[in-house]
Amino acid sequence: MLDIKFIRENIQVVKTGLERRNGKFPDLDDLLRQEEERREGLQESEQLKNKKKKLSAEVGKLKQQGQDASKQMDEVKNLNVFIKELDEKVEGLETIIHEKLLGIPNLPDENIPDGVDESSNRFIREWGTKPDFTGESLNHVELGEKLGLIDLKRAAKISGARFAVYRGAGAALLRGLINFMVDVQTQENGYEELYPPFLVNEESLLGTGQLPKFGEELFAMKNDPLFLIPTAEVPVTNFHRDEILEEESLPVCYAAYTPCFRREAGSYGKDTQGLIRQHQFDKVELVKFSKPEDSNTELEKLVQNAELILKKLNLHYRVMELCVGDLGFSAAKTYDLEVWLPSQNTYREISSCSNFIDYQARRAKIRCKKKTGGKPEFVHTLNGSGLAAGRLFVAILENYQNADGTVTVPEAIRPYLQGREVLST
RNA sequence: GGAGAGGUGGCCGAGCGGUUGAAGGCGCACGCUUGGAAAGCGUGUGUAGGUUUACCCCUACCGAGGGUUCGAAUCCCUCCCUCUCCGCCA
Repeated sequence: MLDIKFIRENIQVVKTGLERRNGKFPDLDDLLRQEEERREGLQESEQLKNKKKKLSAEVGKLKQQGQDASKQMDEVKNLNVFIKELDEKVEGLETIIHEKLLGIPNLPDENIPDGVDESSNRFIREWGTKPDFTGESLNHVELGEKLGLIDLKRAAKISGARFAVYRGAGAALLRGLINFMVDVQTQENGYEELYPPFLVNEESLLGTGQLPKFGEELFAMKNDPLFLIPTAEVPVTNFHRDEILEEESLPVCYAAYTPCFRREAGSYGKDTQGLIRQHQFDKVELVKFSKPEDSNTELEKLVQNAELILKKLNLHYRVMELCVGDLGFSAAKTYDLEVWLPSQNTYREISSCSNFIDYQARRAKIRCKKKTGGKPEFVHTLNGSGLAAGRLFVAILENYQNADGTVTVPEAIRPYLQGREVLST
């Protein structure tokens, strides 16, 4: 959420920033008019409250002395009518203003490219090379089903479209990948592991920005006000909601494995085949809380932390900087990691690493106390996938397939599969 | 799910309906003291909003939301959370 004070004082900056994004947002001039009205009402009400307080104290004194205080009492009663009226007006305006603020996305970082979709994303770097398949190569569904690693048909029977059953060595590989990723991030990159709840309340989803605007993407519980998490970002960022952190403790870095649940409401017909787009998938998420002045450096580190997984698995990938049109609602700047998928002859997103600056922190009230004193200020929050396990599974099958239809297990994963080197029938 | 107890500042812990934003303690910061440290002494130390160049000042906040009252941390109602016991359960 943007700071209303900031909007007031930098209206042109905000307007310019929002114009870069496509979409409809609340009218800012209206918003500022309402804010002005709110402050006027507030001041008036506070003045009356001050008067009331003084009168009530007088009543107390007079009564102690056994004197008549009915005049003061009547006066306060009278004041209360006006105060109530003003407070109701102010409260109403506050609600409207708050709701509007929740509907305004973050301002994009000044330096990210303009553009309406991914075609304007900026190439940053790439690593590794595309595998060279002389013969015909198979896609991950063909490989996975042939080798008995996944069962999509039975998953559809159990749950419906966009679900998968991993079985046998496939299940072990998925589990191994998750453990591998958590181990690398905790042991080599210094993250603390968190294992959070997979169901969260509404406040948490408001804090990270999924609600109120994107409720249709969430699976909701029928009998309880809870939602399945669409990403570990939600429980992990909200871990410190309503808290004031010590400046010396920053950056605070967490890695969390969770399954993620998404309704994929806006993606009918997209990626319907295979494991690419599922209602349930597994992901190791990296979350950072940083000092404001360090967040851009921390974003670069975060991307590298995620890249390390792909390097260790020797998978070809590229790093893209998202243009404004491709940028998420709460993010100011985002890098995507895209892994090479031979079957689609293209790169597919396997990680998205974002700096939200103070946008989520303001919503979720996550601050830090400055060592030099002064008011606590909002921290910057960042997160990124490190990585999405399902898509990583896909990338391994397709990039590590052999001419005979078997799949070589990447060396880094072998310890997690009892030393197994090849997946075959 | 049933019964009971409780939720007060970074932490512990007082608090009769009337200058209580809140005693006391711990912690922390600064100063004095010391060769240095500890101890001791002194001072300071919540958050948000409004106003202000700044200081000041004002308003709100004692789990959340309502109510009673001239006046509520203190009384009443609803909800949330924690703990104990019982039930159920992996």
